[in-house]
Amino acid sequence: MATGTKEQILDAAERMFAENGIHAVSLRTIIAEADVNLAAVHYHFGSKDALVEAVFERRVGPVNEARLAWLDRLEAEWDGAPPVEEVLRAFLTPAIQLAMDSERGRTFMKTCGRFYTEAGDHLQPIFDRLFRKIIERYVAAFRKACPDLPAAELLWRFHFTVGVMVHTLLDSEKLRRISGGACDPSDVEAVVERMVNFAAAGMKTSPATLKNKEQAAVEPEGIEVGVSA
Amino acid sequence: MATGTKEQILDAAERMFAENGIHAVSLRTIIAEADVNLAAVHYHFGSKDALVEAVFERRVGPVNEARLAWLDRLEAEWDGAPPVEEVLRAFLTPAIQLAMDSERGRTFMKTCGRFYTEAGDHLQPIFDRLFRKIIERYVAAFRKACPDLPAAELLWRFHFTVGVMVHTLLDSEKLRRISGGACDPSDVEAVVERMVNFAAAGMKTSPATLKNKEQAAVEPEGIEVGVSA
DNA sequence: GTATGATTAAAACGTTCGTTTGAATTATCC
DNA sequence: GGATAATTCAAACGAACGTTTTAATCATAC
Repeated sequence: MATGTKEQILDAAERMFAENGIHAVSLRTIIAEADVNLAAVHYHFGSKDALVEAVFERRVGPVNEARLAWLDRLEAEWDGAPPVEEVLRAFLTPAIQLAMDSERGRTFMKTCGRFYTEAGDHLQPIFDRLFRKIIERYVAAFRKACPDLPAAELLWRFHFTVGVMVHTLLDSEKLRRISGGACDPSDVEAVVERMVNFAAAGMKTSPATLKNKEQAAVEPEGIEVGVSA
Repeated sequence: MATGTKEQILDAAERMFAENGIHAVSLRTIIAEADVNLAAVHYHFGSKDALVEAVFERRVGPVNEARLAWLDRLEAEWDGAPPVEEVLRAFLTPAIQLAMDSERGRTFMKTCGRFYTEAGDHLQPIFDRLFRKIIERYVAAFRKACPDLPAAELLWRFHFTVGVMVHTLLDSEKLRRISGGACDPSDVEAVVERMVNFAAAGMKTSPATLKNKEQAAVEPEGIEVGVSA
């Protein structure tokens, strides 16, 4: 893979971020892994922060486009209201599938999990920009698939589903170790089906009857799905 | 809380770790927040790594003891085989409850999520030591609660449940923002019930029949994630 | 009061960080 | 083939890092 310097840096950074986290990896570690000069990072990207953004956007863009295209196809096929399992599959598969095709993809999905958990400071606006549309479209799709669910409950369950996904992307090697190899995170198709199965059941179950909390007072319409602050 | 220097350092570190991640926070930031001398950290803890461990263990210990005690009570009450909802509640509540009682607890749960996701390098053995028993006991309990589930499937679902928990602990403020305030992560009792509800449904659903994929309604088209421009 | 141990204070240690510089090298075009 | 831009290189920058050192302070015993 004798690509250009820029791609070598992106690849190396992606790999190191996945293994050690973003803040823990120095530019010198990256350029040593990429076998390029230190100044090349600033020449091609401008700063470390800009490199982090570039690593993120290079792969998240296509994944989210695939998610949207898949949802388009689903809504065309199901008259605008595909069942929750299909919506879940459309949401989860592009991310997990990226992890299947190549070692490089698998690496990035861990990096993506890092972004998701470490994106406290300056990555937040970038994150919002990249995911705003995804959230809008998929929340709407889930709402149609689960019309009886209070809006807040639906958002919570979507949030839980994201948790299932992120944790699976980030930490499934731990599961392999705990299970003594019985759970194989690399069989991505099976993993997706397990996740769809699990999350769909959680999505479809009737809301918990909270004893004396009047939580059901949330009307299904009052939720604004504005992402940016 | 005009406690001793040691606790001041632990408190400040916990707070900063939660906000910015572990690797991103320097000792000088911590001691400035704690209003103590820099050398006090090494005097009381020995190193930054040791401080990180101390922050972690101070609160994880009691949480996991509460989990085990709760499970003991459950098994005594249900003749050794409590239903899955009860097991989930026992597993989730001590962690989430810590987040309810105080701002300090809420802060730590974010820190705990940081540990869980950033614990790649040297925290791994500590993590294993602290959670080994929890995993053993709870996997056994889930197994009794879901006797028809294949062992690997059960582990996957436990893994998913942990993902729901970790993501909720780490990132629920994002949900509050997205929902425009309709989802309130500080109402911990309601959050736990939602999580129990969601995860129990996922735990109890029948395993997915991994059918041949040509039955799938929509064929996924390959996602282009090429690296070369 | 003084001696002794525990704790805090201030300063500096060497290292590594992200970044910048300016020359050397390579590619591109007329 | 020489001019010009693009890229790479080695070296250094100041700042911040974790850590160590040495002295000053505090508490508590005799």
